[in-house]
Amino acid sequence: MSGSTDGSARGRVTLQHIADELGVSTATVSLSLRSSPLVAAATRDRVQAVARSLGYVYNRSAASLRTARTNMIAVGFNDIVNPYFGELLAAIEETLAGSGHTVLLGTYSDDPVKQDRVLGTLKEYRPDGMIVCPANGARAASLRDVADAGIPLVQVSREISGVGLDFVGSNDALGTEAALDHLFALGHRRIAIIGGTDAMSTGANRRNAYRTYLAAHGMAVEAALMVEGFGTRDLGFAAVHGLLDLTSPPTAAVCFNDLTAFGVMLGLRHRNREAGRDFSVVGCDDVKEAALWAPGLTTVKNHHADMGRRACERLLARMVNPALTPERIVIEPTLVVRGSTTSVG
Amino acid sequence: MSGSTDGSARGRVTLQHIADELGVSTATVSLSLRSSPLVAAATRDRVQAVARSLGYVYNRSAASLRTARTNMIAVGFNDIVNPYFGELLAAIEETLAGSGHTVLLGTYSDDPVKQDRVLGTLKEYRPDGMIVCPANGARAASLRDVADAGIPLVQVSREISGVGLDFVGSNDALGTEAALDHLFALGHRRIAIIGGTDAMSTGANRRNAYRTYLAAHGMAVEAALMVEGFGTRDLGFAAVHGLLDLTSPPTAAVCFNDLTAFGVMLGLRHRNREAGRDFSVVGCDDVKEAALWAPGLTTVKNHHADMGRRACERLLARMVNPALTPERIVIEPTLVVRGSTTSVG
DNA sequence: TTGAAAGCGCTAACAG
DNA sequence: CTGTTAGCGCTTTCAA
Repeated sequence: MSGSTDGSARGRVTLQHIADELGVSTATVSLSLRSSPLVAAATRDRVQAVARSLGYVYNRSAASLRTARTNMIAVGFNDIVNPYFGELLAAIEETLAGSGHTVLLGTYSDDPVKQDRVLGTLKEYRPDGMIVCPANGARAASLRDVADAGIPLVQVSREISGVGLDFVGSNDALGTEAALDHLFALGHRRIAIIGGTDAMSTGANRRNAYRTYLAAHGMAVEAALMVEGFGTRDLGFAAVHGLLDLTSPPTAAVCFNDLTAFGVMLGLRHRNREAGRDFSVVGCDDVKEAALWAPGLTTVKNHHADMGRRACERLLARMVNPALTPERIVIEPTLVVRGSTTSVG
Repeated sequence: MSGSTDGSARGRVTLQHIADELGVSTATVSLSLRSSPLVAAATRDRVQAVARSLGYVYNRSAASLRTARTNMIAVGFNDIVNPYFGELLAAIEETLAGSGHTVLLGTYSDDPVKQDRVLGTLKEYRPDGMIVCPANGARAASLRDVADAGIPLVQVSREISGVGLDFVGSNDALGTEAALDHLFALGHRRIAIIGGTDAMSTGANRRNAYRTYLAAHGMAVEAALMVEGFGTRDLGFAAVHGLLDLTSPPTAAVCFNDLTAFGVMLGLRHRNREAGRDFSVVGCDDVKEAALWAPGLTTVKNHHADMGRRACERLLARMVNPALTPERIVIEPTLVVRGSTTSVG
C-alpha cells in the first residue's frame, strides 16, 4: 500500500471528515454511527461504510465531555497479587464488561496516603463509578471526597465505619466464629489468630469476634496469641516460629487470609511439624490454591467472585439512582473443611 | 455543614467558576493550577486556594480532548486470575504509576474474537499506549489495527509473528531446553509436554523446542506425549491420567506453566504417585506459589516482573518517539530446581 | 503577568 | 429525515 488513507487516518479521522466525504452534517454522522432510528437506513449504511474505510475511531474523551459519562469504572485495591484480590478484580472486570464498562485500575499497597493520591487521580478521569477496598487505616474523609465529587462509590471487602457509603463484603465475625467453632469442637483450647489489624474492618471484625468467642468459651485472651499484621505469607511464616516458642504454645491458629495460612503451613514444616497432624490451621478466603495444597487448607470461603458481582450490581444501581440509601450487603461465609485441621493431639 | 458549597460542588466546578470567583480568566486559572511559572506566585496561590475551597476536580477528559493525551495505558490480557498474569499486571501497574499513567484494563479469555472487541473498545478511550498479550490464535491484523490508529503498542509475553511491533518476552525455546536438559540429565527418556498450543507463540516455541530437543537426543516424538491445550490446572490434572494409562507411560513432564504443573502434581497424587519421587514435573513461570508447594516445583523462571517493567519502559520510549524500529526484547529464563524432579526410578 | 478567543471531537436541542 | 448551532471543560496561541 502507498498508505494514502493510512497517512491521514493516523488517529485523526473525525466525524467532520466523514461528513465532508459524504456531504452530510456531523450530526447525521454521529447518529448514523450509533445506528439511531432517526436516520434513514441508506444514509446510515453509507456513513458506516465510509467510517470503516477511513479507519474512523470513536473518540470517547470527546463524547464524555459532552455527555458527562465515561463508561469507565475505577477500581482501587491495595494489592492485586494476592489471589483473593486478583480473583475479585477478575470478577469485577468481567461483570462490568457485560454492562459496557471498562475498568480503570489503581493500587496503593495498604498505604492510606498513597490511597488518597491514587483515588484523587482516578477521580480526575471522571469514572462513572468507583469500587474501592480501603487501605489499612484509611479515614472516612478519603472516600467521602470521592463521593462528594459526585462519583458513585461502593466499598468492597473492607469498609470504613460510619462513612455512609455502600458496602459489599463478608460477615467477618461469623466466619471467624465458624472457624473457632470448628477448632473448638476438635478439642483445641489454645488458639492463635494470625494477621489482620484493628485499622481495617476485616481485621477488627475478626479480632473482635475472636476475643468475644474465647471469652464466651472460657479461654483467656492472650496478647501473645494475637499476631497483628497484614495478611502476607511472610507474616504467617514468621508468626509460627514465635508461637511455637511460647512456654505454652497454641495447638491451632485462625489466619487472616489464605496467604497467611500458607505461610503458617510452611513455617510449621520448617519446624518439622505438619498442618493437619501436629497443628491445625484455618485460612480465610478460599482462593483457588487453598483446595490444592497438601494438605488442603480448611478455610472460610468468602464467596469473593459473588462479592465482586454484587458490588458491580450495587454500583450500577446507584449510578442509575444516586439517591439510593447506602446499604451494607453482607454475604454469609461458609467454612470449608479440608485437611489442615485435626483434633488436638 | 449546611452543604452550600457541596451542593454546587457536585462534580460541576470548572475553571470558569474559579475564574469568576476571582475575577481572572480561565487561562490564568489553568496555568495557576499547573503551577506554571508564567503566573505570579500570589495569583497562583489565590487560585489554588479557591480551587480547593470550591472542591474543584480536574477534568481529564476535557484536557485530553485538547492535548490529545490521556495518560492512560490500556492493558489487554487473556486472564488475570492466573497468578503469572496477575503478577505481570501488578508490575505493569506499579511501573506506570511511577510515570503518571493509569491502567485501563481489558480481558478476553484467549478468545480472538473477544480480543478484537476488547481492543477495539480500549482503542476508543485513546490511551497513550497499549500493552497486549495476544489471544490464542490472534491474527496480526488485530494488533495492527491498534497500531495503525496511532496507538503505540507493545506485546508482552506472547507475540504474533510478523506483526512488526515491539515485543517483550521470554526466550521460550531456551527455557524448554533447560527443562529438558535437566530431565535428560536425571535419566528421563520418556518425557511428555503438557499444555500450550501452536496458535500462541509461547506454545509454538516450546513445543517446537521440545520436538527439536527430542530428535537431537535420539528420542522419538510421539503425539501421545504432546498434550495440547491452554495452561490450566484442569488440563494438567486430566493429562496425567491419560499419560499414566499409556502402554509405555512417560516418567516426566514439562508443563506449559506452573498452573498446569500444579494440576499435574494433583493428578499424580490422585493416582497415588508423588511428584519428585515417582514422576518428575517441571513448570514454567515461577509464580509465587511454585516455591511453596510440597514438594517445591522445579520451574523455568520467566522473570515476569522484570518483563512487565521492561514492557513499560519500551512503551514509554515509543510514546516519546513513535518512529522507533520495532524491537524484540527477549529475557533469558532461568531454571529453578526444586523438589518436583528426581532421577528416573 | 494576564486576558481574549479559538478549538479539540463529540452530542443534543431545535428547526426545517 | 437532515442541518444548524451551541457548548461540554480544558489548553494554547496571540495580544495587551
